[in-house]
Amino acid sequence: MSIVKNLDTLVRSALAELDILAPESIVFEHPADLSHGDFSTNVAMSLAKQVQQNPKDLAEKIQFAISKNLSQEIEKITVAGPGFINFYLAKPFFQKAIPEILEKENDFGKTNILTDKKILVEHSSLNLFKPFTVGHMMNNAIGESLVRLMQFSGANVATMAFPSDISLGIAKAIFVLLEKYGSDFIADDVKILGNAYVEGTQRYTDDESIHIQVKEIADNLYAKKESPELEIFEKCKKLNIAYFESVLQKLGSHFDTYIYESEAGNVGKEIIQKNTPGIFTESQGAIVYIPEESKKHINTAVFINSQGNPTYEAKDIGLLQLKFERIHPDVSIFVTDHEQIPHFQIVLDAGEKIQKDWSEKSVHMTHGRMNFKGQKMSSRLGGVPLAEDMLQAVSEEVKERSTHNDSAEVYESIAIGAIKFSILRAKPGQNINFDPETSLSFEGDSGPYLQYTHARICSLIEKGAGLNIHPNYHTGEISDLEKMLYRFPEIVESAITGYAPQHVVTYLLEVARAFNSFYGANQIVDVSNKDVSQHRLAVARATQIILKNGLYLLGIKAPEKM
RNA sequence: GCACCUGUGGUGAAAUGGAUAUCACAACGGUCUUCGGAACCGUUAUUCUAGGUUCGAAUCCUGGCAGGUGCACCA
Repeated sequence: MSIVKNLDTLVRSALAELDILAPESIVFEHPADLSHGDFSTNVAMSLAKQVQQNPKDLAEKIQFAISKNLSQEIEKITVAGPGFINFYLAKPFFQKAIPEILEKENDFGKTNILTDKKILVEHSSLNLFKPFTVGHMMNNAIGESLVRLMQFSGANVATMAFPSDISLGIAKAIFVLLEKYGSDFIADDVKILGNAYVEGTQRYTDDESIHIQVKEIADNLYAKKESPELEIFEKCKKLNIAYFESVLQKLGSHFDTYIYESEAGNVGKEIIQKNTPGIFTESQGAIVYIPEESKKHINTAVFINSQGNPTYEAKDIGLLQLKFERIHPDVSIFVTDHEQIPHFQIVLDAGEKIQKDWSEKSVHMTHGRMNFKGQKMSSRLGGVPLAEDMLQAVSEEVKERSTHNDSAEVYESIAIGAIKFSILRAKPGQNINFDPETSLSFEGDSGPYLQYTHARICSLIEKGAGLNIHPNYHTGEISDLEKMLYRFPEIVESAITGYAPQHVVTYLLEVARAFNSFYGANQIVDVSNKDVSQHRLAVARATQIILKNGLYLLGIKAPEKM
């Protein structure tokens, strides 16, 4: 039986003994400070009014009633503050905890709260022809962490990206490429595509005479009609996907499937036409969705424009159809920047009328923007920096900082760790102020701090092994560090149910700090005291496992040396 | 104008309605003959504002102030 259930039973029987009707659920939580015990409950305070007693007196009565049938896992119970009942766990409880961590190793922290559920996570959706920027990195960091959290939930997880491969903007770029290179264009450099996009946008604004040609290109691309532009388009798409995948591999992501906007657009267009009139309405040559009057916060939007092409809204309707038809998710999570909240309110409101469960099964996660503050890196990176440029700049900082020579790969994993950490430490949806000289530090609250602690433990274990001292848990005083370690699975669970990677970040920092204090206060590997060394190495090893698993959930590598 | 989101030390952030609001950076002061100093220990300093709900509010409700974002053929 889990410890919380155990406590719950104890409190319920105490309440029964006092003739008090127990509430449906009794809340147990960890006090902020370990000196207040390992668990506490507010049950006395919440019942005080109902039974017309002073909360503190009531707490004491409950405490007295519980004390009669304590299990050996509980050392003592106290009443504190305005009426909290605090539980202090005993050695037998903790003595089970560390060996369990050591045994489960990479599986420690996995739960079964979502077993048998199918969960789809869509993230990192980029626009072909536009480069992979730091904005995409934010999206990716959050998305990838959600993927991994969901994998720890026991769910069957599918990953998907929705690349934007078709739009008027892309037609403009193709126009430029076609004009410059003709149909024997060889796509071998993504920068050429990015430049063509920028140039095309400019040309289109400056020169109205090309509008007709661009529209024709767009029509042919939408219709997938054999043509020189389609040929170029396919080449570019292939190149971009390869580039996209190489960047994502570096960041630790993989996608099971892609659904392209061109595909979703056609599907969406059909659905909308089928429901017009009805859910959708014709207006000024376009097809629009007008929400009910009571839904003031939802705007009217065009789904099919007057040229007959599906807009972003229609594409997302098509995407919903394809997602649910192909993958059958119980929960469909998608990650975008927060500016798109109103857009998805419209899409889901309309979508709900097409198929009811689309809306109720969808979860929209958002991220903010990355603002740059520091002088040094801002000037080096310019406006909206490319992910690769930022990665390179941060890797250089890491290298400068390093006291010994590591491989470029290690530098990069530290740089990625630092960047991902600063994204995931905050609640998703907020803008992030990114000052490479402070927020992206390598000290204190940082990815490298966690990685460093992990590497330090690895080298301790190695040192022990050299002296033939191996982790082996003995009984001993229970350190504050140990009192934190067993909580990892609860943290993972709260991160899963709350879609909250930041809970993992906060917890890992606490663990790393607790370990480093432990390290500072104790000689861990000590040849003159083998038993104690074995015991401390066991605790260290358990800490290392938790750091590693936790960093995995954040999509951050845990190097053994750095 | 309408709608949505956000206001936490000097700075950047955390906190299922709970105890003395947590952490880091910066500043100041220490540890150190390093089991890896990207470390450890300490000091200073915080919930925009006015009400309300509650045993109990950074959190929930109402008003105000400040900032951000979105509002029909871009994605």
